Amino acid sequence: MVAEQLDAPDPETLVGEAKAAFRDGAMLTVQARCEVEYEGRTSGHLGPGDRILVAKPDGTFLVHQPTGHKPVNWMPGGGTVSARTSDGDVVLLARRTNPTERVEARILEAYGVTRFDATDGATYEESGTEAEMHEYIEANPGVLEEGLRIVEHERESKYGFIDFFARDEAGTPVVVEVKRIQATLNHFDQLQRYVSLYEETNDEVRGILVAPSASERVKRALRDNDLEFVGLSEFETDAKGATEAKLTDF
Amino acid sequence: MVAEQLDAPDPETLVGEAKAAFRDGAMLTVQARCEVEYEGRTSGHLGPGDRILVAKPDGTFLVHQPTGHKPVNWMPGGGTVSARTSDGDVVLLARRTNPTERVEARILEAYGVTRFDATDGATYEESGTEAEMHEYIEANPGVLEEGLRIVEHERESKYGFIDFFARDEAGTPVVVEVKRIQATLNHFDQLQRYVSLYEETNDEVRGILVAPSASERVKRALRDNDLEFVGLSEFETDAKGATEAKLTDF
DNA sequence: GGTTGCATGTCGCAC
DNA sequence: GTGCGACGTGCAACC
Repeated sequence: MVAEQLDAPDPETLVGEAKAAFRDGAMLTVQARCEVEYEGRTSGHLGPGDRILVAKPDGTFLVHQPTGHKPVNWMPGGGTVSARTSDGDVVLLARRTNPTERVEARILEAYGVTRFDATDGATYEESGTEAEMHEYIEANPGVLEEGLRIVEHERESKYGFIDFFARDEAGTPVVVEVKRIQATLNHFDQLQRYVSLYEETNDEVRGILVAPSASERVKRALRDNDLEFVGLSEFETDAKGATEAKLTDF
Repeated sequence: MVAEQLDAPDPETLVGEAKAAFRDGAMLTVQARCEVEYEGRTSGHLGPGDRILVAKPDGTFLVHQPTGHKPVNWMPGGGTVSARTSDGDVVLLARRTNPTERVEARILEAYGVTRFDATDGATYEESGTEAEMHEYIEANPGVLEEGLRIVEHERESKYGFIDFFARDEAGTPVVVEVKRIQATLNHFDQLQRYVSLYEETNDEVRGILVAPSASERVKRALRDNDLEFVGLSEFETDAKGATEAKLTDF
Protein backbone atom coordinates (compact mmCIF):
# COMPACT_ATOMS: atom_id res chain seq x y z
CA MET A 1 0.00 0.00 0.00
CA VAL A 2 1.39 3.36 -1.06
CA ALA A 3 -0.74 5.61 1.13
CA GLU A 4 -2.41 4.87 4.45
CA GLN A 5 -4.94 7.20 5.97
CA LEU A 6 -6.30 7.35 9.49
CA ASP A 7 -9.24 9.44 10.52
CA ALA A 8 -9.06 11.47 13.74
CA PRO A 9 -6.24 9.40 15.26
CA ASP A 10 -5.75 9.50 19.01
CA PRO A 11 -2.35 10.70 20.27
CA GLU A 12 -0.83 7.25 20.73
CA THR A 13 -1.90 6.13 17.28
CA LEU A 14 -0.61 9.33 15.69
CA VAL A 15 2.77 9.11 17.39
CA GLY A 16 3.08 5.48 16.34
CA GLU A 17 2.17 6.32 12.77
CA ALA A 18 4.57 9.25 12.67
CA LYS A 19 7.47 7.31 14.11
CA ALA A 20 6.89 4.48 11.66
CA ALA A 21 6.77 6.94 8.75
CA PHE A 22 10.00 8.66 9.80
CA ARG A 23 11.70 5.29 10.27
CA ASP A 24 10.58 4.01 6.88
CA GLY A 25 11.28 7.19 4.94
CA ALA A 26 7.64 7.92 4.15
CA MET A 27 6.04 11.33 3.79
CA LEU A 28 3.64 12.27 6.56
CA THR A 29 0.70 14.65 6.27
CA VAL A 30 -1.39 15.67 9.25
CA GLN A 31 -4.50 17.83 9.33
CA ALA A 32 -4.71 19.23 12.81
CA ARG A 33 -5.45 22.04 15.17
CA CYS A 34 -2.07 22.96 16.60
CA GLU A 35 0.22 25.57 18.12
CA VAL A 36 3.68 26.21 16.70
CA GLU A 37 6.92 27.56 18.12
CA TYR A 38 10.01 28.53 16.18
CA GLU A 39 13.38 29.21 17.72
CA GLY A 40 16.44 29.91 15.62
CA ARG A 41 17.46 32.77 13.36
CA THR A 42 14.50 34.61 14.83
CA SER A 43 11.88 33.31 17.21
CA GLY A 44 8.16 33.20 16.88
CA HIS A 45 4.91 31.76 18.09
CA LEU A 46 1.70 30.81 16.36
CA GLY A 47 -1.40 30.30 18.48
CA PRO A 48 -3.98 27.53 18.00
CA GLY A 49 -5.56 27.03 14.60
CA ASP A 50 -6.19 24.47 11.87
CA ARG A 51 -3.18 23.69 9.66
CA ILE A 52 -1.70 21.05 7.43
CA LEU A 53 1.60 19.63 8.64
CA VAL A 54 3.94 17.87 6.22
CA ALA A 55 7.08 15.97 7.19
CA LYS A 56 9.42 14.63 4.53
CA PRO A 57 12.03 11.89 4.89
CA ASP A 58 14.86 14.39 4.31
CA GLY A 59 13.93 16.31 7.44
CA THR A 60 11.82 18.94 5.72
CA PHE A 61 8.92 20.06 7.88
CA LEU A 62 6.14 22.39 6.78
CA VAL A 63 3.24 24.07 8.57
CA HIS A 64 0.63 25.42 6.17
CA GLN A 65 -2.20 27.71 7.16
CA PRO A 66 -5.37 27.87 5.01
CA THR A 67 -3.95 30.78 3.02
CA GLY A 68 -0.62 31.81 1.59
CA HIS A 69 2.02 30.30 -0.60
CA LYS A 70 4.69 30.15 2.06
CA PRO A 71 4.43 27.83 5.06
CA VAL A 72 3.91 29.87 8.21
CA ASN A 73 6.64 27.77 9.83
CA TRP A 74 9.06 25.33 8.29
CA MET A 75 12.34 23.54 8.51
CA PRO A 76 14.47 22.95 5.43
CA GLY A 77 15.85 19.49 4.77
CA GLY A 78 19.01 18.23 6.43
CA GLY A 79 17.73 17.96 9.95
CA THR A 80 15.45 15.47 11.65
CA VAL A 81 11.78 15.34 12.54
CA SER A 82 10.59 13.44 15.60
CA ALA A 83 7.29 12.72 17.29
CA ARG A 84 6.42 12.31 20.95
CA THR A 85 3.58 12.82 23.36
CA SER A 86 3.74 15.65 25.87
CA ASP A 87 1.01 16.39 28.40
CA GLY A 88 -1.30 14.17 26.41
CA ASP A 89 -0.67 16.03 23.13
CA VAL A 90 1.36 14.86 20.18
CA VAL A 91 4.35 17.11 19.55
CA LEU A 92 6.19 17.09 16.23
CA LEU A 93 9.68 18.54 16.54
CA ALA A 94 11.89 19.42 13.59
CA ARG A 95 15.44 20.52 14.27
CA ARG A 96 18.73 21.05 12.53
CA THR A 97 22.12 22.58 13.13
CA ASN A 98 23.98 25.19 11.05
CA PRO A 99 22.13 27.21 11.82
CA THR A 100 20.72 25.69 14.99
CA GLU A 101 16.98 26.02 14.91
CA ARG A 102 13.81 24.15 15.75
CA VAL A 103 10.15 24.11 14.92
CA GLU A 104 7.79 22.51 17.40
CA ALA A 105 4.16 21.83 16.57
CA ARG A 106 1.91 20.88 19.45
CA ILE A 107 -1.07 19.04 18.06
CA LEU A 108 -4.17 19.83 20.07
CA GLU A 109 -6.46 17.79 17.87
CA ALA A 110 -5.62 15.62 14.89
CA TYR A 111 -8.36 15.38 12.26
CA GLY A 112 -6.51 13.14 9.87
CA VAL A 113 -3.11 11.67 9.09
CA THR A 114 -1.72 10.17 5.90
CA ARG A 115 1.40 8.13 5.51
CA PHE A 116 2.66 8.21 1.93
CA ASP A 117 5.40 5.88 0.70
CA ALA A 118 6.28 8.04 -2.27
CA THR A 119 8.80 7.18 -4.93
CA ASP A 120 9.74 9.92 -7.34
CA GLY A 121 12.69 9.61 -9.68
CA ALA A 122 11.76 12.50 -11.95
CA THR A 123 13.56 15.83 -11.97
CA TYR A 124 12.05 19.13 -13.00
CA GLU A 125 13.10 20.31 -16.45
CA GLU A 126 12.92 24.04 -16.95
CA SER A 127 13.56 26.41 -19.81
CA GLY A 128 13.61 30.16 -20.09
CA THR A 129 16.19 30.62 -17.36
CA GLU A 130 18.93 33.21 -17.14
CA ALA A 131 21.43 30.52 -18.15
CA GLU A 132 19.60 30.18 -21.47
CA MET A 133 19.55 33.93 -21.86
CA HIS A 134 23.34 33.83 -21.48
CA GLU A 135 23.59 31.19 -24.17
CA TYR A 136 21.47 33.27 -26.46
CA ILE A 137 23.57 36.38 -25.96
CA GLU A 138 26.79 34.47 -26.35
CA ALA A 139 25.53 33.14 -29.68
CA ASN A 140 24.04 36.49 -30.76
CA PRO A 141 26.06 39.33 -29.20
CA GLY A 142 24.86 41.61 -31.98
CA VAL A 143 21.42 41.89 -30.35
CA LEU A 144 23.05 43.99 -27.62
CA GLU A 145 25.03 46.18 -29.99
CA GLU A 146 26.25 46.02 -33.53
CA GLY A 147 29.80 44.73 -33.64
CA LEU A 148 30.02 43.65 -30.00
CA ARG A 149 32.36 40.72 -29.39
CA ILE A 150 32.11 38.51 -26.33
CA VAL A 151 35.57 37.98 -24.89
CA GLU A 152 34.77 36.04 -21.79
CA HIS A 153 31.74 34.53 -20.07
CA GLU A 154 31.42 34.40 -16.26
CA ARG A 155 34.70 36.16 -15.72
CA GLU A 156 35.84 36.17 -12.12
CA SER A 157 37.01 39.45 -10.70
CA LYS A 158 38.26 40.54 -7.33
CA TYR A 159 34.80 41.46 -6.11
CA GLY A 160 32.64 38.94 -7.91
CA PHE A 161 31.60 37.51 -11.23
CA ILE A 162 31.03 39.49 -14.39
CA ASP A 163 28.39 37.92 -16.64
CA PHE A 164 30.14 38.91 -19.85
CA PHE A 165 33.34 40.69 -20.59
CA ALA A 166 33.23 42.03 -24.15
CA ARG A 167 34.70 44.58 -26.54
CA ASP A 168 32.78 46.95 -28.74
CA GLU A 169 33.47 47.72 -32.37
CA ALA A 170 36.15 50.24 -31.37
CA GLY A 171 37.83 47.72 -29.07
CA THR A 172 36.70 49.41 -25.87
CA PRO A 173 36.15 46.90 -23.04
CA VAL A 174 32.52 46.36 -22.05
CA VAL A 175 31.24 44.80 -18.85
CA VAL A 176 27.81 43.22 -19.37
CA GLU A 177 25.41 42.24 -16.60
CA VAL A 178 22.38 40.21 -17.67
CA LYS A 179 19.04 39.91 -15.86
CA ARG A 180 16.15 37.71 -16.91
CA ILE A 181 13.62 39.91 -15.14
CA GLN A 182 13.05 43.64 -14.80
CA ALA A 183 16.27 45.22 -13.57
CA THR A 184 16.41 46.49 -9.99
CA LEU A 185 18.69 48.87 -8.15
CA ASN A 186 20.64 45.93 -6.82
CA HIS A 187 21.38 44.88 -10.38
CA PHE A 188 22.60 48.38 -11.13
CA ASP A 189 24.77 48.08 -8.01
CA GLN A 190 26.33 44.89 -9.27
CA LEU A 191 27.23 46.37 -12.63
CA GLN A 192 28.56 49.51 -11.00
CA ARG A 193 30.74 47.43 -8.68
CA TYR A 194 32.28 45.52 -11.56
CA VAL A 195 32.84 48.63 -13.64
CA SER A 196 34.36 50.58 -10.75
CA LEU A 197 36.74 47.75 -10.13
CA TYR A 198 37.80 47.61 -13.74
CA GLU A 199 38.30 51.37 -13.82
CA GLU A 200 40.84 51.12 -11.01
CA THR A 201 43.34 49.48 -13.30
CA ASN A 202 42.17 50.49 -16.75
CA ASP A 203 41.42 53.67 -18.56
CA GLU A 204 38.15 53.25 -20.34
CA VAL A 205 35.37 50.76 -19.84
CA ARG A 206 31.68 50.69 -20.65
CA GLY A 207 29.02 48.97 -18.60
CA ILE A 208 25.78 47.58 -20.00
CA LEU A 209 22.85 46.25 -18.02
CA VAL A 210 20.76 43.88 -20.12
CA ALA A 211 17.22 43.10 -18.99
CA PRO A 212 13.70 43.00 -20.39
CA SER A 213 12.95 46.31 -18.67
CA ALA A 214 13.98 48.66 -15.88
CA SER A 215 12.25 51.22 -13.70
CA GLU A 216 12.90 54.92 -14.31
CA ARG A 217 14.90 55.11 -11.13
CA VAL A 218 17.21 52.35 -12.31
CA LYS A 219 17.60 53.96 -15.73
CA ARG A 220 18.44 57.28 -14.13
CA ALA A 221 20.99 55.64 -11.83
CA LEU A 222 22.60 54.03 -14.86
CA ARG A 223 22.60 57.28 -16.83
CA ASP A 224 24.02 59.30 -13.95
CA ASN A 225 26.88 56.84 -13.67
CA ASP A 226 27.62 56.65 -17.40
CA LEU A 227 26.28 53.14 -17.65
CA GLU A 228 23.94 51.87 -20.31
CA PHE A 229 20.72 49.93 -20.46
CA VAL A 230 19.78 47.54 -23.24
CA GLY A 231 16.25 46.18 -23.32
CA LEU A 232 16.18 42.55 -24.37
CA SER A 233 12.72 41.17 -23.85
CA GLU A 234 12.67 38.30 -26.30
CA PHE A 235 15.21 35.58 -26.62
CA GLU A 236 14.82 32.13 -28.07
CA THR A 237 17.01 29.13 -27.74
CA ASP A 238 14.66 27.40 -30.14
CA ALA A 239 12.54 30.07 -31.75
CA LYS A 240 10.14 27.75 -33.50
CA GLY A 241 9.27 25.73 -30.41
CA ALA A 242 8.71 28.77 -28.25
CA THR A 243 6.45 30.43 -30.80
CA GLU A 244 4.33 27.35 -31.21
CA ALA A 245 3.94 27.01 -27.49
CA LYS A 246 2.61 30.54 -27.37
CA LEU A 247 0.12 29.98 -30.14
CA THR A 248 -1.45 26.98 -28.47
CA ASP A 249 -1.42 28.53 -25.03
CA PHE A 250 -4.85 29.93 -24.41
CA MET B 1 -16.78 16.96 10.16
CA VAL B 2 -13.58 18.96 9.83
CA ALA B 3 -11.58 16.55 7.69
CA GLU B 4 -12.77 13.92 5.27
CA GLN B 5 -10.46 11.32 3.81
CA LEU B 6 -10.95 9.03 0.85
CA ASP B 7 -8.66 6.16 0.03
CA ALA B 8 -7.59 5.61 -3.59
CA PRO B 9 -10.46 7.61 -5.09
CA ASP B 10 -11.40 6.98 -8.70
CA PRO B 11 -11.23 9.96 -11.09
CA GLU B 12 -14.90 10.89 -10.86
CA THR B 13 -14.90 10.75 -7.08
CA LEU B 14 -11.71 12.80 -6.89
CA VAL B 15 -13.01 15.48 -9.23
CA GLY B 16 -16.23 15.69 -7.26
CA GLU B 17 -14.38 15.96 -3.99
CA ALA B 18 -12.04 18.60 -5.37
CA LYS B 19 -14.81 20.71 -6.85
CA ALA B 20 -16.76 20.56 -3.61
CA ALA B 21 -13.69 21.59 -1.63
CA PHE B 22 -12.95 24.54 -3.92
CA ARG B 23 -16.58 25.62 -3.78
CA ASP B 24 -16.72 25.42 0.02
CA GLY B 25 -13.35 27.02 0.69
CA ALA B 26 -11.77 23.88 2.11
CA MET B 27 -8.13 22.85 1.83
CA LEU B 28 -7.47 19.88 -0.39
CA THR B 29 -4.57 17.46 -0.09
CA VAL B 30 -3.95 14.70 -2.62
CA GLN B 31 -1.32 11.98 -2.53
CA ALA B 32 -0.83 10.92 -6.11
CA ARG B 33 1.39 9.83 -8.93
CA CYS B 34 1.26 12.72 -11.36
CA GLU B 35 2.89 14.74 -14.12
CA VAL B 36 3.21 18.51 -13.86
CA GLU B 37 3.50 21.32 -16.41
CA TYR B 38 4.33 24.93 -15.69
CA GLU B 39 3.93 27.74 -18.15
CA GLY B 40 4.56 31.34 -17.20
CA ARG B 41 7.66 33.29 -16.24
CA THR B 42 9.58 30.27 -17.46
CA SER B 43 8.23 26.93 -18.57
CA GLY B 44 8.93 23.50 -17.24
CA HIS B 45 7.89 19.90 -17.11
CA LEU B 46 8.04 17.26 -14.41
CA GLY B 47 7.62 13.64 -15.43
CA PRO B 48 5.62 11.02 -13.52
CA GLY B 49 6.29 10.48 -9.84
CA ASP B 50 4.67 10.40 -6.41
CA ARG B 51 3.91 13.79 -4.90
CA ILE B 52 1.68 15.56 -2.44
CA LEU B 53 -0.62 18.17 -3.96
CA VAL B 54 -2.13 20.90 -1.81
CA ALA B 55 -4.77 23.39 -2.93
CA LYS B 56 -5.84 26.23 -0.67
CA PRO B 57 -9.04 28.28 -0.87
CA ASP B 58 -7.07 31.43 -1.77
CA GLY B 59 -5.85 29.84 -4.99
CA THR B 60 -2.52 28.66 -3.65
CA PHE B 61 -1.43 25.39 -5.23
CA LEU B 62 1.61 23.34 -4.19
CA VAL B 63 3.30 20.27 -5.62
CA HIS B 64 5.68 18.65 -3.15
CA GLN B 65 8.16 15.94 -4.04
CA PRO B 66 9.46 13.61 -1.32
CA THR B 67 12.45 15.86 -0.70
CA GLY B 68 13.14 19.55 -0.51
CA HIS B 69 11.74 22.52 1.31
CA LYS B 70 10.39 24.25 -1.76
CA PRO B 71 7.49 22.86 -3.78
CA VAL B 72 8.75 21.68 -7.16
CA ASN B 73 5.84 23.56 -8.71
CA TRP B 74 3.42 26.03 -7.21
CA MET B 75 1.04 28.86 -7.69
CA PRO B 76 0.88 31.73 -5.22
CA GLY B 77 -2.50 32.84 -3.94
CA GLY B 78 -4.75 35.18 -5.88
CA GLY B 79 -5.63 32.89 -8.75
CA THR B 80 -7.96 29.95 -9.00
CA VAL B 81 -7.62 26.19 -8.87
CA SER B 82 -9.95 23.95 -10.82
CA ALA B 83 -10.43 20.24 -11.33
CA ARG B 84 -11.59 18.30 -14.37
CA THR B 85 -11.15 14.93 -16.02
CA SER B 86 -9.14 14.67 -19.21
CA ASP B 87 -8.54 11.42 -21.09
CA GLY B 88 -9.69 9.56 -18.01
CA ASP B 89 -7.23 11.33 -15.70
CA VAL B 90 -7.96 14.00 -13.15
CA VAL B 91 -6.26 17.28 -13.98
CA LEU B 92 -5.80 20.00 -11.39
CA LEU B 93 -5.18 23.39 -12.97
CA ALA B 94 -4.02 26.46 -11.08
CA ARG B 95 -3.83 29.75 -12.90
CA ARG B 96 -3.51 33.43 -12.28
CA THR B 97 -2.82 36.66 -14.12
CA ASN B 98 -0.18 39.31 -13.45
CA PRO B 99 1.90 37.54 -14.28
CA THR B 100 -0.09 35.14 -16.40
CA GLU B 101 0.95 31.63 -15.50
CA ARG B 102 -0.45 28.19 -14.94
CA VAL B 103 0.42 24.94 -13.24
CA GLU B 104 -1.28 21.80 -14.45
CA ALA B 105 -1.01 18.52 -12.58
CA ARG B 106 -2.20 15.42 -14.39
CA ILE B 107 -3.02 12.79 -11.80
CA LEU B 108 -2.18 9.34 -13.12
CA GLU B 109 -3.12 7.59 -9.91
CA ALA B 110 -4.58 9.01 -6.73
CA TYR B 111 -3.63 7.18 -3.56
CA GLY B 112 -5.51 9.38 -1.14
CA VAL B 113 -7.36 12.66 -0.83
CA THR B 114 -8.25 14.75 2.18
CA ARG B 115 -10.68 17.60 2.36
CA PHE B 116 -9.97 19.85 5.32
CA ASP B 117 -12.40 22.54 6.46
CA ALA B 118 -9.77 24.50 8.33
CA THR B 119 -10.41 27.59 10.42
CA ASP B 120 -7.38 29.51 11.59
CA GLY B 121 -7.66 32.96 13.09
CA ALA B 122 -4.17 33.07 14.56
CA THR B 123 -1.36 35.19 13.15
CA TYR B 124 2.31 34.46 13.52
CA GLU B 125 4.14 36.58 16.10
CA GLU B 126 7.81 36.98 15.45
CA SER B 127 10.74 38.68 17.13
CA GLY B 128 14.37 39.16 16.20
CA THR B 129 13.68 40.83 12.87
CA GLU B 130 15.63 43.58 11.21
CA ALA B 131 12.89 46.00 12.20
CA GLU B 132 13.65 45.25 15.85
CA MET B 133 17.35 45.65 15.19
CA HIS B 134 16.55 49.11 13.84
CA GLU B 135 14.61 49.97 16.99
CA TYR B 136 17.50 48.82 19.12
CA ILE B 137 20.01 50.94 17.21
CA GLU B 138 17.74 53.95 17.23
CA ALA B 139 17.46 53.64 21.02
CA ASN B 140 21.15 52.85 21.49
CA PRO B 141 23.19 54.53 18.73
CA GLY B 142 26.23 54.41 20.99
CA VAL B 143 26.66 50.70 20.35
CA LEU B 144 27.76 51.61 16.82
CA GLU B 145 30.09 54.39 17.85
CA GLU B 146 30.57 56.61 20.86
CA GLY B 147 28.79 59.90 20.34
CA LEU B 148 26.86 58.91 17.22
CA ARG B 149 23.53 60.68 16.82
CA ILE B 150 20.73 59.33 14.66
CA VAL B 151 19.31 62.12 12.55
CA GLU B 152 16.84 60.22 10.43
CA HIS B 153 15.49 56.70 10.07
CA GLU B 154 14.53 55.22 6.68
CA ARG B 155 15.51 58.33 4.79
CA GLU B 156 14.49 58.36 1.18
CA SER B 157 17.14 59.37 -1.30
CA LYS B 158 17.24 59.68 -5.05
CA TYR B 159 18.47 56.12 -5.50
CA GLY B 160 16.76 54.36 -2.63
CA PHE B 161 16.30 54.20 1.12
CA ILE B 162 19.01 54.78 3.68
CA ASP B 163 18.48 52.81 6.90
CA PHE B 164 19.90 55.55 9.12
CA PHE B 165 21.26 58.98 8.45
CA ALA B 166 23.41 60.05 11.40
CA ARG B 167 26.19 62.40 12.51
CA ASP B 168 29.28 61.43 14.43
CA GLU B 169 30.75 63.26 17.40
CA ALA B 170 32.51 65.72 15.05
CA GLY B 171 29.29 66.40 13.17
CA THR B 172 30.33 64.51 10.05
CA PRO B 173 27.36 62.91 8.26
CA VAL B 174 27.20 59.12 8.48
CA VAL B 175 25.16 56.81 6.29
CA VAL B 176 24.31 53.57 8.12
CA GLU B 177 23.11 50.38 6.47
CA VAL B 178 21.92 47.64 8.80
CA LYS B 179 21.74 43.90 8.10
CA ARG B 180 20.35 41.28 10.43
CA ILE B 181 22.48 38.54 8.87
CA GLN B 182 26.07 38.22 7.72
CA ALA B 183 26.81 41.03 5.28
CA THR B 184 27.21 40.19 1.59
CA LEU B 185 28.66 42.03 -1.36
CA ASN B 186 25.18 43.18 -2.31
CA HIS B 187 24.85 44.86 1.08
CA PHE B 188 28.18 46.59 0.50
CA ASP B 189 26.79 47.68 -2.88
CA GLN B 190 23.78 49.24 -1.25
CA LEU B 191 25.84 51.26 1.20
CA GLN B 192 28.23 52.32 -1.54
CA ARG B 193 25.31 53.48 -3.66
CA TYR B 194 23.93 55.70 -0.90
CA VAL B 195 27.33 57.11 0.01
CA SER B 196 28.27 57.85 -3.60
CA LEU B 197 25.06 59.73 -4.04
CA TYR B 198 25.64 61.80 -0.94
CA GLU B 199 29.19 62.56 -2.03
CA GLU B 200 27.90 64.14 -5.22
CA THR B 201 26.51 67.08 -3.30
CA ASN B 202 28.49 67.05 -0.06
CA ASP B 203 32.11 67.14 0.90
CA GLU B 204 32.58 64.55 3.54
CA VAL B 205 30.47 61.56 4.46
CA ARG B 206 31.15 58.31 6.25
CA GLY B 207 29.45 55.00 5.52
CA ILE B 208 28.98 52.23 8.06
CA LEU B 209 27.71 48.73 7.38
CA VAL B 210 26.27 47.18 10.52
CA ALA B 211 25.84 43.41 10.64
CA PRO B 212 26.62 40.48 12.92
CA SER B 213 29.54 39.56 10.65
CA ALA B 214 30.98 39.93 7.17
CA SER B 215 33.16 37.85 4.88
CA GLU B 216 36.75 38.93 4.29
CA ARG B 217 35.87 39.92 0.76
CA VAL B 218 33.16 42.24 2.00
CA LYS B 219 35.46 43.76 4.60
CA ARG B 220 38.11 44.34 1.97
CA ALA B 221 35.59 45.93 -0.37
CA LEU B 222 34.51 48.25 2.43
CA ARG B 223 38.11 49.12 3.32
CA ASP B 224 39.07 49.77 -0.30
CA ASN B 225 36.18 52.20 -0.60
CA ASP B 226 36.77 54.00 2.70
CA LEU B 227 33.67 52.50 4.24
CA GLU B 228 33.45 50.97 7.67
CA PHE B 229 32.15 47.78 9.21
CA VAL B 230 30.67 47.53 12.69
CA GLY B 231 29.95 44.08 14.08
CA LEU B 232 26.75 43.99 16.05
CA SER B 233 25.89 40.42 16.90
CA GLU B 234 23.74 40.86 19.96
CA PHE B 235 20.81 43.13 20.29
CA GLU B 236 17.96 42.90 22.74
CA THR B 237 14.64 44.65 22.69
CA ASP B 238 14.03 43.02 26.04
CA ALA B 239 17.32 41.73 27.34
CA LYS B 240 15.94 39.81 30.28
CA GLY B 241 13.40 37.86 28.28
CA ALA B 242 15.83 36.92 25.57
CA THR B 243 18.47 35.72 28.01
CA GLU B 244 16.00 33.58 29.88
CA ALA B 245 14.78 32.07 26.65
CA LYS B 246 18.31 30.99 25.86
CA LEU B 247 18.90 29.44 29.26
CA THR B 248 15.75 27.41 29.18
CA ASP B 249 16.03 26.49 25.51
CA PHE B 250 16.01 22.72 24.91
C1' DG C 1 -0.61 48.97 -9.56
C1' DG C 2 4.53 49.91 -9.70
C1' DT C 3 8.78 50.22 -7.00
C1' DT C 4 11.76 49.02 -3.22
C1' DG C 5 13.98 46.07 0.02
C1' DC C 6 13.48 42.25 3.67
C1' DA C 7 13.45 37.16 4.30
C1' DT C 8 13.94 31.98 9.62
C1' DG C 9 14.50 33.42 2.46
C1' DT C 10 16.13 28.52 -0.23
C1' DC C 11 18.98 26.58 -3.68
C1' DG C 12 22.87 25.52 -6.47
C1' DC C 13 27.58 26.00 -7.65
C1' DA C 14 32.41 27.11 -7.06
C1' DC C 15 36.29 27.23 -4.15
C1' DG D 1 32.11 23.87 4.85
C1' DT D 2 31.85 29.21 3.25
C1' DG D 3 30.88 32.59 -0.19
C1' DC D 4 28.29 34.37 -3.77
C1' DG D 5 24.39 35.21 -6.80
C1' DA D 6 19.88 33.55 -8.95
C1' DC D 7 15.08 32.66 -8.00
C1' DG D 8 8.81 31.18 -11.75
C1' DT D 9 11.83 34.09 -5.54
C1' DG D 10 7.25 35.66 -2.06
C1' DC D 11 5.92 39.41 0.76
C1' DA D 12 4.64 43.89 2.87
C1' DA D 13 5.09 48.79 2.86
C1' DC D 14 4.88 52.88 0.63
C1' DC D 15 3.66 55.87 -2.93
